[in-house]
Amino acid sequence: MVSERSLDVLRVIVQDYVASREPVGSKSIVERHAFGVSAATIRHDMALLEEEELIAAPHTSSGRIPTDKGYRVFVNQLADLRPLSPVQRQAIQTFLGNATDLDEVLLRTVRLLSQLTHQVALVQYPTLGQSRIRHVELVPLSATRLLIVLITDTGRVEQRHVDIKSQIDAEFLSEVRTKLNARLGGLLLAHAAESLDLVTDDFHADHASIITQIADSLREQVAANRVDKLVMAGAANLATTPEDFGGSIVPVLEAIEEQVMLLRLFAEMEPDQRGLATSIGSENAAFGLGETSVLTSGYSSSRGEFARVGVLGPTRMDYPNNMAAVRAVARYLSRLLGEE
Amino acid sequence: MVSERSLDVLRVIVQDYVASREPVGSKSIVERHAFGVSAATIRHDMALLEEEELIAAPHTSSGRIPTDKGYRVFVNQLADLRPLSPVQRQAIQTFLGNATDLDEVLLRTVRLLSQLTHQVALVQYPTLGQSRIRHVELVPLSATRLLIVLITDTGRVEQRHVDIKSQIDAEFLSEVRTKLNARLGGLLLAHAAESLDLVTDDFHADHASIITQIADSLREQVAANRVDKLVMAGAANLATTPEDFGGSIVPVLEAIEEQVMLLRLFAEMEPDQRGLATSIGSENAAFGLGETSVLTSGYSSSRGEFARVGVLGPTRMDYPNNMAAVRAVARYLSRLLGEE
DNA sequence: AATTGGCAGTCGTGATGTTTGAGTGCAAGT
DNA sequence: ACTTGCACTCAAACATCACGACTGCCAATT
Repeated sequence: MVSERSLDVLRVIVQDYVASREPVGSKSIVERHAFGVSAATIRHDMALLEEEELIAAPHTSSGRIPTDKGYRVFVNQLADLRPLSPVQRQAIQTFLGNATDLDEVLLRTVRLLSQLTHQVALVQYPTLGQSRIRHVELVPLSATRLLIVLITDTGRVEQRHVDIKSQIDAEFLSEVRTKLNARLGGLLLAHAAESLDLVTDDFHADHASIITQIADSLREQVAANRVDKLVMAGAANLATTPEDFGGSIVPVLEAIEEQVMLLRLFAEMEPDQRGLATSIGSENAAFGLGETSVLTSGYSSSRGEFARVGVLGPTRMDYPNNMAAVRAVARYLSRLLGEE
Repeated sequence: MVSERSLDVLRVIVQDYVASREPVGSKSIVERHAFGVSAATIRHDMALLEEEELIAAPHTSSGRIPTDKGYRVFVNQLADLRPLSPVQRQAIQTFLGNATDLDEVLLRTVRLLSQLTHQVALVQYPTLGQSRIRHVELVPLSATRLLIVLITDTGRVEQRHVDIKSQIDAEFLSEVRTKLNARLGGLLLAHAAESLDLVTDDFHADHASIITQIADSLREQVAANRVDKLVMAGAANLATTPEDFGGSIVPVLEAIEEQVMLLRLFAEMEPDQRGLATSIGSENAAFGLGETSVLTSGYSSSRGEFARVGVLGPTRMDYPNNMAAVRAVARYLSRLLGEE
């Protein structure tokens, strides 16, 4: 069991190490913080913390640095997040105001968050579960090539090309468009698949092949809406401290670019009582992100669409500040999208 | 004036330096290449090259490395690009086949190109100059918020939110949609602005404010289509050789993320007789990319849409290989988009 | 029982000096 | 025009050493 003071010692070790990137020794602790005890006592507490594997010494006779487990305890202990400075709040307001569409809102969000935290910022596009189909548009691109555009009432636009085996007749296409919209308009995406089955019946059997091709493509688009998408900004921040990533940021950059890994990680992260989910260092090892931490918070729009926004950076990061920033941005984002 | 052999010496210096990342000396040149002369003779030629500022010595008594000017001469001299290996050609085919829409084609293109070259790959979305308006869709997002979607017959989809000052009536909206499409359908983007002026006349003066808001937004969307967009892949490749960027890849990552700089650079690059445009090292200094080189080639779709595809990497890169890859990918891309 | 001061011991860091070898430039020889 | 021989330079690699920041432990103190 670790004493109360030992946890305080852990806290200052994390703080000082994050600030200085140098192993912190007992002497510098008593110098910089008013513990009211001598260095030897701190050393005793440090021995306890080392026993618990919350801190470790890079080599004999050096200061200590927090282990991943130590960071975890530190983060969990972190009860009250200091709110953002007025300047920062102001920045959120001015930065995210008057954006022209969802794409732009999310783009500005990540840029802002990466500036606030000096880390890589990530935001996930909201899922479309509760959206309804607003309009389906068919655009012939060539004699045998068709563009299918799906517009939802939440303002999402999905598009897809499809190669049609036979020639496409403009008039016929117009008929298909009309009937498709009659069938699908107003439907929840979740229910669209069933109605698509009926569409084939509306047409003469001659055209069955074309219709099923179009219907299949639409089915895929509806399904693809569940596949999430990420926007990202601030990759340059990784390169400012490559030492924090075991010397090479290559795997991290690769993981970010791949996106699939990150989406899986997002899906697995469980928010705590503050609505923030944290994943620290080796907890991400399965994703090739062994020396990085990820902080996320959920946000939601008025439709109950739900998605995540967060930051990714070295395990050695300023957790209190970054957690506060992620939470503030997530809240503002919810409000902004909720209004619409 | 530099002799014929001197240029050969320059060529092997570039080759060996790119391969080994070490200054190359006269001795290693005669060892590795069959020049049929002694090291001292090579030294003499190297002295000439140094006079011309094509190569430089990092310090007294060390081998030489090419200057930016040296790379430039090397690249210009490079007459015939060795075609890609069959394996690489095959990779292009299988990688770019059956993509579902423009977004995906371009995404796959950059991924492929970054794999072929081990550099950052970039591709610019085609401009829409010759496209015609296919359909305009208006989607109410809330009582006062509207989504405007613009679809062109080349398959591009542009969207934008707009806040309407007054309440929006569904029926009225439907009327606007119909009239807008009647006015704009089939029009070249370039001519859309004029016709938009006439749209206001179609409606009762009561609605003038709403109509002008919608018209203004559409005008912006048409104009925004000229603003280009970039897709990128392979940023991790930068991090594999940070030494090549004066120690820090931060400015490069920032420039890539910013995109505006790159688009300006793209715009200024002049293709040579091979259809390839090259910008080497200090030639990019104005863009904050002093130690990087950019290779691009134009590509075009059937509509005469034109854009660029290319790679960006350290000045010390494998020019012959990368130039061949960029050219091959650009050609394939033109063919792929031309077919559609 | 908790805390403290003292002290020996460990080990990374940085300063200093030395050697080694790759590479140059030049001048005289072929 | 090219080559050989030679003196010279300089970065990199290595070894040595003194320094100082720590720790761990123990006996003394409160």
